[in-house]
Amino acid sequence: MDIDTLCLCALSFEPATGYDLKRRFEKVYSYFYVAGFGSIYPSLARLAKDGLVDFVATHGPGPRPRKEYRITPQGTAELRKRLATANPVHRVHSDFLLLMLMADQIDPVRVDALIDERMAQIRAQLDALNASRAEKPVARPGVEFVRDMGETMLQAAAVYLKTHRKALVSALEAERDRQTPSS
Amino acid sequence: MDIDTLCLCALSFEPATGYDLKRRFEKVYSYFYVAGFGSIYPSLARLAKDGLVDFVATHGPGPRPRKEYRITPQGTAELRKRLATANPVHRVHSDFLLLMLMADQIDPVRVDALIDERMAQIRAQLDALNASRAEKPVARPGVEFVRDMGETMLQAAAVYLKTHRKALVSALEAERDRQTPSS
DNA sequence: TGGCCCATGTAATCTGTTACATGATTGT
DNA sequence: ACAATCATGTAACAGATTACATGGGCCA
Repeated sequence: MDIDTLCLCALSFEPATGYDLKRRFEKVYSYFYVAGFGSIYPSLARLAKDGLVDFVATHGPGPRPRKEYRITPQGTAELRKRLATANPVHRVHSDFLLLMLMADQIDPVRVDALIDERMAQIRAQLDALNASRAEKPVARPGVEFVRDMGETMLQAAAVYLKTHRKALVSALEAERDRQTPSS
Repeated sequence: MDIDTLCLCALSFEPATGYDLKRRFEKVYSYFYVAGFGSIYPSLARLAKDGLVDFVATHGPGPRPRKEYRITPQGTAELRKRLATANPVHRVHSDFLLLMLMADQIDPVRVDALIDERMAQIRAQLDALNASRAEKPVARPGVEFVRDMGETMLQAAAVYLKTHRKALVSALEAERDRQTPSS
């Protein structure tokens, strides 16, 4: 599933500018997808060229017109077709876990700080999720399913980190002391 | 954190061929990292060129020599340096969740099958994790921490899917019946 | 008046994936 | 005899990230 399909999915909920999409991705979608401007704008241009979306241009701020994109009937049909054949790849790419795996090669103080940072990210994502829940309700069952699953997973991660961080850092400090006894 | 660093991490545990690394990544690392041959072999060649790893070549099967790679002292030093500065990016990239988000645009039967498939993947990863636990214990605390966190997260996902799938599929079927009543 | 938010877009670069090519050994 | 596993590598391609370029409106 490429960015084009992702944009099509997002536009199937409601019209948006490229800028809007970026921020929407940061809210509801941030748990399982990321995309920057450098991907979104070329994607919207491709989709418009293929007639899967169209747009109304107004003269917003800045030198170029503000373009509000909408999905077209062809776009909806094409989206359905893609959703019917896509395969459900799911992958986690975590430098955080790789760092934790290598924790004994890192300063214990930094390991502790890394866990703090990760927990802050998790909290931020949970806040974004709850914020999107407070917005006008969407009558499509997938939204709630995905949102709740995201919340479940994020909370599980938070609980794990909270209850296991001490044991990890203690073990690292004990090992360090064994190698360079301070007394 | 690029593939080079990932290979360096893996080789810090024990020497391996490129082929070994691929399979090791599929075991313990599969929850948070993936890498194919097309990435691993060029990576090992680069690392060897920079003196961060070396290898002993034997004439294994196939036309080319079998190369067992080891991390060098320079490699260990470089790895520590990279671990000391890397930032803990963590991202999930899930077509599965995107498909679930769009569930109302997909045949309910397929939605059900997609969840089955995802649960099978989760079970396979849990099995791989448990298999790696049964192997000779590693005296580095990060390994247990990461393995247990992976297990926790995978189990949370499995439980969520098991308990919420019915509600999603029922809602989809109800909606479909509302639009095209069969009686 | 300085910085942030809105808003769009391009170009260079980086990185990884896929497909291909090769071929011996081991198990059924 | 056939398939699977072991084992290494290259080349073409696809995809995304980063940096750059532009500039009005709003708030402190």
